[in-house]
Amino acid sequence: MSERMRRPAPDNGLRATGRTDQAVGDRRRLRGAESRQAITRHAVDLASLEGLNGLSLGRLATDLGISKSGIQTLFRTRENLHLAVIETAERLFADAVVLPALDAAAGTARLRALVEHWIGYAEAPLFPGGCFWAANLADFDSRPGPVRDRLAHQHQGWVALLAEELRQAVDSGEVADLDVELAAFQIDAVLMAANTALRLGDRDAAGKVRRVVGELLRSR
Amino acid sequence: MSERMRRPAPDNGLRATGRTDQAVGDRRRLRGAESRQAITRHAVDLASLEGLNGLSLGRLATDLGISKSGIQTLFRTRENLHLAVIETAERLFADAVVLPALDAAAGTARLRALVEHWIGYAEAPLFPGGCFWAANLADFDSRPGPVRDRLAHQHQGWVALLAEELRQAVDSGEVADLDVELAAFQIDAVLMAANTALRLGDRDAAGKVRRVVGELLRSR
DNA sequence: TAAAAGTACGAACGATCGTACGTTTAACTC
DNA sequence: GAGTTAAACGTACGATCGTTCGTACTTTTA
Repeated sequence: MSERMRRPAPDNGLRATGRTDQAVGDRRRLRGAESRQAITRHAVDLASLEGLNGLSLGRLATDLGISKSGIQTLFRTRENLHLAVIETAERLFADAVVLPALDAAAGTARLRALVEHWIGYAEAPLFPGGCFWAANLADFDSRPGPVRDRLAHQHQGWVALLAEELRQAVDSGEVADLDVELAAFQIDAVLMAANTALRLGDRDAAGKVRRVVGELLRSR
Repeated sequence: MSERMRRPAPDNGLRATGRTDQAVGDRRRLRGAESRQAITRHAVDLASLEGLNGLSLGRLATDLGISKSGIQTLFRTRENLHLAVIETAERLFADAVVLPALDAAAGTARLRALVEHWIGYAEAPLFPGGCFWAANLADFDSRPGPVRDRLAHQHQGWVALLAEELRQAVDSGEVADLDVELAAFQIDAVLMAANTALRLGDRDAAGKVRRVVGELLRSR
């Protein structure tokens, strides 16, 4: 598909780690992997706007100028597509928010970097509908299944990362002792709320995030 | 419709203010108003689970044992149904969370009461899918239109209420001076995050809320 | 009493949904 | 070179979607 696609894959940067997945020697599978990536990359945008549930094979096919059954060949079922889209979103999120923050020293510096990159990610927006996770966690949190599990797993990992940096900050004495789990929960909550506020036109959402985080990291 | 409905309206308490709307003398319109209420009451449950977008006239009709076109008669369009469902959700939320908290004295007492009733509302759950607003604000925050406007308006009112009680608490010296707008934003953020956490099985979500609010209201 | 208004229904519409199936073409394996 | 595998397509399916329309019935209005 990828070579024939009338709209041959946007290539909007961020290709990042450049995963080629299995069977790198086989040019058929490689072509398939590229097609999958092009499809999921666009699907992430749609899903941040309309949610994973708002995705439809027909819409995706029309947007990309390919056939609906071509998508079906690559993902078999709708749920498989959802899981692949989540995987791509995880990679984009890691590349845009997590990886760049690893340059900063562990502790408060990295935590502030994470928050700043998150703000950029939610404001830019890399995803036109705002935070992919905020849009879809709320959709799927009441629908048991592998999609919810994957979303929950990513979210849990993100909060754990925040907690880890907080723990580092406490251990090194950068901030006074605090409940790192609770503080991580708070920061994540404020980020999610800021994403919503941004969608609704609040121009000061980023400022609110910075004030809350600043307050939490204040050595007291 | 209401008199003929095979499943004649669940009547699960909370009828509350018992609105009869317009033309109380006209028994035709009264019948319509009752049918509208029965329909929106059930739709609120569905929408807290699947989102307003997950609502379908066919599903609603089947669940309630009425005809699809009967619903169409009463709401004309799907968007009108959405707006009516939001109105019902507002009433249910007010009756379950806001009104009972008005018994408490303005300030920290009322704020704690609001939070406790909110926890009960999210845990019970009055709405099987959890917080109606959390589920739908995330869905519609990127889709301009009257539905988003109504959801945003309700949310704004809720945060303003929190801020009002905080202001009262500050003015009366119950708590040290703080940024009431920011604190209200924070509390709302934590409540929304707790709702998600509850859906994902976190047994300590309520505890986290209480600890954060307790910290904020700590006179320092 | 006749006309008008409102509720509720059944039937049908065009559209779109996810999926299944068979075919064609390219690439790899034996 | 023969056979297999994978991508991509076109077609078709059953289901459901929101909406339109005509009709029956009840209640209010004139």
